Amino acid sequence: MCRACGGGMAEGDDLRQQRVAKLESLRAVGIDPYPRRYERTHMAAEAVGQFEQLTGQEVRVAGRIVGMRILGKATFAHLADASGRIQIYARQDVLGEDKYGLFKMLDLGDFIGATGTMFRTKTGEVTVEVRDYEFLAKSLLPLPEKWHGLVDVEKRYRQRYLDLIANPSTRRVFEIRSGVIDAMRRFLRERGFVEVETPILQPIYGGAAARPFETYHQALDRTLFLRIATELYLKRLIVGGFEKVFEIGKNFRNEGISIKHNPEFTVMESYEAYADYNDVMAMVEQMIPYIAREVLGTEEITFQGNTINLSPPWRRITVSGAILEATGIDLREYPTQRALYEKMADLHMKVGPELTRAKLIDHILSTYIEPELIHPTFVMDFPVEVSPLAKRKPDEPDLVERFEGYIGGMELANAFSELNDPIDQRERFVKQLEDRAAGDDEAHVMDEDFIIALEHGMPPTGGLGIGVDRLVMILADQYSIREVILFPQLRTKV
RNA sequence: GGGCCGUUAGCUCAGUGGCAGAGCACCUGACUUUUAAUCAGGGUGUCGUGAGUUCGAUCCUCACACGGCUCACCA
Repeated sequence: MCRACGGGMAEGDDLRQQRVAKLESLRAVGIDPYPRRYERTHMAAEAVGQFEQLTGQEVRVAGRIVGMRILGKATFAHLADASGRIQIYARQDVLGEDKYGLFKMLDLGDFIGATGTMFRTKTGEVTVEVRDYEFLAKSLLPLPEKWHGLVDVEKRYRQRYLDLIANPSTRRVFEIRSGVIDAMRRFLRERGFVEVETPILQPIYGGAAARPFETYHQALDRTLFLRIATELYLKRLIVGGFEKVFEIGKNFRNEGISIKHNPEFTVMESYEAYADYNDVMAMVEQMIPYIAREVLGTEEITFQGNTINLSPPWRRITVSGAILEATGIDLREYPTQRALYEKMADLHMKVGPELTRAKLIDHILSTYIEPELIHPTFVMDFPVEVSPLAKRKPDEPDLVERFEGYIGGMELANAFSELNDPIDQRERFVKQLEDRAAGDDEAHVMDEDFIIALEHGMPPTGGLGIGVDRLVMILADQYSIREVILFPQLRTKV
């Protein structure tokens, strides 16, 4: 039942057989259906755009046949290349009976190269009148239908190439994605950040609260983990004297798949010495509008029906302020886990009594506040228990200098003044180990090597992580993360 | 992992406890300026898979697979 691999009773077998027969008849008359190269003079869009200068001149274009209208001894076809489409016109009296006969046998999906002169048809379309043409690649399987395109979501993801052929909007999304990463890199490099690469295979995973993927190295006979974050390696580089570093790459988390989560996802993390989280906030509210301007030409975007202005300054609220505003709960009046839990139970919030106070706060945030954060907002000052890598606020040691950046109800950025006190860091890890022992299998693990790095001294540092996939969702106005990942994770078909 | 919904031709979709349907695609024929070309003909199918109920199942029941949404968790 495997189709693309060409076995037995394949889908469209009859259609495929017809095309294989055409392929064989091409070979029978000495034509190579899969030649090496083709030299073109113009892309489709160029040729159409430069028609005035090119009228009557000969051009060479190449592409996939996406439409054919055979009118007896003359045929119109549309050729698609990466730039767009161009119409070509073939006539029997120009090509001769044999070559024209083969032209009529072309199938939708075949690639050809055509040489001919530019003219305008009587309905006004710029067209190449074919003097000669070459087969460039025969296609054996039919393309999706031309009116409705390809709709079946599963097929769109599993056979993304069909989606890209049939739905121009899909290609646009991934052009935006490429532009976003390009602009982000340019922004950081212009500010003196150095791009680095750190290990994906790690003996100890860290930098986030998440379950890792586990793998095994034969020669070393040891378990390795796919990274869940780049954080701890990048901070080692700050210890080593790099003052501004960043990395763009995949993280891997062994968690459920949802509209906002893919097990592998792209993150940009940056670290800047001598900066704190206020400096990082200022950078984020410059960077995101910069990217939007570079890629979309505007700082005002539409996301799921909302018009969102990305220009600075962004709204800044504290965790406690946001909770007071959204739920009326003043955290200062409920300083203990028990008090807060009882208040939340009174308000009919669905939480269990076993959650820590920090997790209760987290629940209020994610349930009542985050979905409302449509316009760019920094939520600041988180409980220390959920932020084991962030520096405490000097006046409120139960809180840390940390912020999350939200747009469109989604967390896009997470940043803090990095904890550089190795003794405090060790205590935080120990606390995480206690949480782990108590059943929290996403708690951080101890990283002695990282603490040794900190003990050699790390300057004050502002760190940042940005979910690149989600940023692309916002800028390309896509509802699901699968729409911005070319090959999203799906269950394997047997 | 739980709940709900879905899976019918290459694609997009209708439909029924009693011979399986449409549009496009495809095949045959006509056609030398078409544009979703047109005209005349042709249905190309394991109705997701496997059991069960039934005289008879694509339809009803159960299990499974895959997908979507949603809940939980995270970025």
